[in-house]
Formats: sequence, structure tokens, C-alpha cells
Amino acid sequence: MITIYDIAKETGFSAPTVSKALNGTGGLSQTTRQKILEAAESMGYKPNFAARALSTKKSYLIGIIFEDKYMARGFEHPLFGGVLTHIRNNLEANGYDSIFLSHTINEHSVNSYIEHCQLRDVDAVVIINPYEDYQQLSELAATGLPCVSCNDIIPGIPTVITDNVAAGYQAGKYLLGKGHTKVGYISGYTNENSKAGSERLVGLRKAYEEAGIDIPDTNVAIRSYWSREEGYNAMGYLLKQNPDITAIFAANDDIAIGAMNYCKDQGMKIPEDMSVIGFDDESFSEFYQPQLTSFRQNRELIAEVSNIILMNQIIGAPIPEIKRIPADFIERSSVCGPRTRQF
Amino acid sequence: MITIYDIAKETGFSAPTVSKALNGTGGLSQTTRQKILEAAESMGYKPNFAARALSTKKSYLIGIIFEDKYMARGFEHPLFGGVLTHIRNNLEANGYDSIFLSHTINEHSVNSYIEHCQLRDVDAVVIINPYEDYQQLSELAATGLPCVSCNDIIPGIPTVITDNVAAGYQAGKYLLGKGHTKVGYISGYTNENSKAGSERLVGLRKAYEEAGIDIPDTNVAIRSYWSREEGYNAMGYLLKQNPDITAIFAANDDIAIGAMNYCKDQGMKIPEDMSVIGFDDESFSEFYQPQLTSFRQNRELIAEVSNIILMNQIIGAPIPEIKRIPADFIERSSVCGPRTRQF
DNA sequence: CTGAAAGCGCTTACAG
DNA sequence: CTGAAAGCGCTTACAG
Repeated sequence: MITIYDIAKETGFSAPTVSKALNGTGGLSQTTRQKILEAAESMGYKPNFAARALSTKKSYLIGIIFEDKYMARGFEHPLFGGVLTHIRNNLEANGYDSIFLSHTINEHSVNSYIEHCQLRDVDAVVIINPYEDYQQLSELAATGLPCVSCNDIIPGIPTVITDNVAAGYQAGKYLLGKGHTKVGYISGYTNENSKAGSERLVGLRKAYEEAGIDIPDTNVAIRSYWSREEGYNAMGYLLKQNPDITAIFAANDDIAIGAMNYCKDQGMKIPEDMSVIGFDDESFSEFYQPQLTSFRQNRELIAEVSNIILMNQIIGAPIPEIKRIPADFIERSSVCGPRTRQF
Repeated sequence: MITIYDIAKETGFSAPTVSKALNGTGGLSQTTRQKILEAAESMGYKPNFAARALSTKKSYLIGIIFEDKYMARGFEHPLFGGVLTHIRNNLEANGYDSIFLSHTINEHSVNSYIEHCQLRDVDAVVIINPYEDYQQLSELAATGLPCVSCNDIIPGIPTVITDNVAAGYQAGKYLLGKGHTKVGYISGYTNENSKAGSERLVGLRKAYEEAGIDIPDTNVAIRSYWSREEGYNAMGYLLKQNPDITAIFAANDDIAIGAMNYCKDQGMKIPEDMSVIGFDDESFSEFYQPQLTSFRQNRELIAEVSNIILMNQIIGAPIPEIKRIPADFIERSSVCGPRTRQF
């Protein structure tokens, strides 16, 4: 490993001068800068980030919060996996490295994201899929550390998130256009911080209200998980409540598939007896029978905007509280006009 | 931020003594250790990793090589995404943090994995999905830096990889059991370092040779990409060469789907007219019609074994050159006995 | 325009 | 059993 002192010795200048030349700081003469740069180049000098971080308090490390212990999908999650891919690329383009942050690690007795941030001296953090300790995340941001959230809405932290209300509205308009007046909605867990499930419903209802149609709460099922099983059960529940429902908007594709499976098990045909719209455009959705109509969240744009917000925070520029990104409607074959069913 | 000196002042001991107490090194008396530990605890002390790394040369950082710029799937890749999930968890359990390494970054003029490793002083590297610069990776390992590869075979680096020959053999036995004597094979790009495509063929041929059947090269298509398009085209090519082929072993599910789509477009029925086995058990494979029989690579075990090998390297224990992990055969509905086709 | 001094937070010999 | 000294590689005021 060759250091700044090796270059100093080689060129006859002092270490601080070498440092300035390397960083382009301080008023050095063209020639000395030139000489030092050339020496550094030919000697194969590479800065030591740990040393630099120690004296500058800038690590060029961005903490990424992406928990997979508490969900089944890991990096293969349809939204988060893609967001991470692009977040990482954006960060690298800005000269930052990505490091995973953890809520708990035994070995170093890391008991919080905050501690982990301290240990590693990260310059900022990107929250993609956190352990649900929002209080702690708010505290982290209150620390002054730049943060951005790519999905969850957390007090004190700017969020970039899909325009769920608009998507729900679009789903509603589409279903109305096909002639559905009795529509059901199924979602997984939703709360103040993670509100995709409720926002999509707001949009759906808005479209129906505009048409003078009220979607009663008995047509809505908010479940604990975003799984096929829950979709299956919720569909059964809704159909028991309102046998005349002819279409379902499911808050994700897994729920949609569960719901369709239930209908099939009851001898119903999709979409003739039940039209269904999902969300997330999973890779399997184009192969389900019938091919599932869904929404595709724009991971690339979510990542890009998140990155911009983060970089702006780092340099102290003003930042928005929340940015909404439109989702793309993917029309396939799981929706048609309603027909009268016989039970 | 509170430092070792703050604790020293607080407890009346010196900084080195505090350091020893914190690290459990040096022969300190029980009482002083106790006092220092308590003070550290109550003062909320957290070590600064950059400082520690600077003096110990140990960063507790593991470089992860996972390129996504050169492939479409990113973290959603059916094998690599899962491997990364588990690798990260294993590493954390051992007290290491994961940081992504890059082949090229402009900002800090990182021009190689080696440079990036230097900059960040990583303790080891896990190669999941590298940019194809195997020569450089070998050089990196020759540096003495502990490395492990989770798929590619790279000179000088221990590899953990699916037992592709065994899987191919199993596919062959299965197809033979169903009565298929004319079988075709389609794979994407394969080479000395990334040889899944050729190994699976070796296993397939072995099974058939045992049955006294030779699989001629005209029944084999090795293409440039592992995509649906290539699978589609390769199927057409094989059928033109040998119209009597009744079964296909595809080296991944995308290729399998492309092949099946071609057959369908020709009016053939799957599996009656063409039986197909894929590889990777993608999430969409259970929904394709017919449901695709495939192999599932054991990402969890691959990650676990890789981790053990890496940790052993770090402590200087002997390591294997290569470890083979069995894949699980997932039987679905894309294979049946052959029937005579009419063209 | 350039350099001597001190410091970032920690650890490692070496004394005593 | 404990501490003074020096060092890890870099940068930041401060002089001149």
C-alpha cells in the first residue's frame, strides 16, 4: 500500500501539499500539482477511505435499510428489489458506496439503526424496507443525518412513493368503464407509515364516488398479510358478504391470485364471473390464467428521485416532504364486462 | 460522539487500558475491566470503525460483487438474489457488514475490483455475479485477500456451486423413465468459468449413455443468452435438425418457456408432443401452462457454505477448492411419455 | 505557493 | 496489572 508520504518523498513536497494536490484544494502551482498527480498515478496511489473518513468525518458510505428477515421475498421483492438495484447505481454514480444497515447484530452489539450508522459513520441513509421501528427512524433523521424513504411515510423523512391514489382511481375508472358497479377491494396490512393499502382504496372510492356509487365497507377486506392465502380467504369473505360483487381490485398480485384461485375453486370463471386487477406486475402475472391486469411501480424513477433528494440533503439544498411517482397500468386479460352469475 | 478518551477521563484510567477492557485483550484486573465496561455502557460508547480499521487493518467489511448493469434481472435474479439474501445474513451473524464492490466508478476513479477493495480495506470478498473479468478476480485472490465464489469457477478462488452434473443426470434419468429416447438440450452462454450450461449437459449425456443412447451434437443448442428469445429460436433450430425429438432439457426456465412457446406456435401440445424440463424454478414457472418441471438451486445452502469457507479463510483454516450443492428436482406437469407426432 | 504541527479515534508494542 | 509513546493515513487550520 502506498501512501501520501511515499508520494511526498518521491516528489520532494510535503504530505499536506500532496493532499491538497490530490484533492484539488489549496492554492498550489500548476506545476507542483501536475508533478504530484503524475507521481500518484505512476505509483498507483489509492487513498485510504478509513483514514480520510477519520479526519474529515465524511465516509462516502450510504447506509441502506433493507430488511429481509421479516419478509419472505428478500431481494426478489417486486418493488424493493428493483428499487435497490437502481438506488445502488445512482449512489455509485455520485461516488458513494452502499452498505447494508441492520436493526440488530449480535457480534458488535448493534441494537439499532442509529448505532449502526454511528459505527460506520455513514453520510446518509436510504430506507427501502425497514424493520417497523418508525419511531427510531424519525430519531435517526432528527440527528441531522440525511435520510430518504423509498416507500414508507415516516415523520421527518422525505418520502418517494407511488401515487397510489391515482393508481386506485385509474383502476376504478377502468372497472367502471367495463360496466362494474359492484366492486370489492382487498389489501394486506396497512398503517400510518405504510399506507399503500389504504391509499389505493381511496383512489378507487374516488372514481366510484364520481360515478355516484358508494363502495360500502362490507366490500372491503383489509388483511394482515399481502399473501395468496389472505387473498383467497378474503375473497371468500367478500363473496359471502356481497354475492353480487363482479370485480375485485387487489392491492398486490399475490392477493389477486389468491382471490382468483378462490373464485375458480367455487366454479367461477375469470374474468367472466369475476374481473380482477392486481398490483406490482410480478413476473408470474403474465402467465397466470387469465393473464393478470396489474400496475407496475416505477422503481427506476423512485430510485432516481430518492437519490436526488438525498444528494440535495447532503449539500443542504431544500427538499420536498413527499414525492409521488405514477405507476403504469398493465392491461391484460383478467377484466371484462360483468355478467349475471347463478349460484 | 463519545470516545475512548472520554471513558478514560471518566474512569481515571488511560486510553490504552480502556481499549484493552473494551476488547477483552491485555491482562486487566476484573474490577477495572468492570468499571470501564460499565462506564462505556452508561455513556453510550460506540467504537469508531474507521479509526479501528486504520490501526488494525481490519475493517469488518466484506466486499460483495454483484453486478446488475450487465444483466436484466438485478437483485431479482432467481439464483443470485436469493444467494445474496442469505450471504448477507450469514455475514452479519459473524459481525461483518456487506458493501457492494464495483468494477468501475467514475467519481473516485475506481477502475477495478482490486482498487475498490483497497479503498475500502475490505477483509474479504464474496463473488456472486461478477463482471466477466475473471483474470482480475484471480489477481485479487492472489493478493491474499480471502475470496469465495458463489457460482463461477475462477482459478485460485474456492467455489460453491450447484451440482449441475448430478442435476443433469437426474433430468436424464427422469426423461428416460418416461420413455424419451430422443432428447434435446438448450443452454445459454457457457465458458470455462461459468460452466453451468455445459455441466448440465454432461450429466444429461451420462444418464443417456448408461442407457446406451448417444445424444448427438445436432440435438444440442448452446446459445449466447439465457433468454426466452434464444429458447424460442433454439427450439426451432433443433426441430429442424431432428424432427423426432420428443423432450427438451432447458438450462433455465426462461429458455424452457421460449422453447415451449415455439412448440405451441407450431401447433404442438406440451407435454404431449414435447416434454420440457427447465432449471431455476422461477416464480412464474408454476403458472405457465403446463406448469413447468424444473430444478431449484439451494441458495440458502450455497450461501451458508460460502460463508463458512470465507470465515475459514479469514482465520487461515484449510479450504476446499470446490463444493457442490445438490439442486432439488421440482416435478410438475411439463413432462409425460412421448407420442408419435404428425407433421 | 508550501510546510510544520496537531488531530481524527483507536491499538500495539514496550516499560515498569 | 497499568500507562506513555508512537503510529495507522489523511486533512485542516495556521504560518510564513
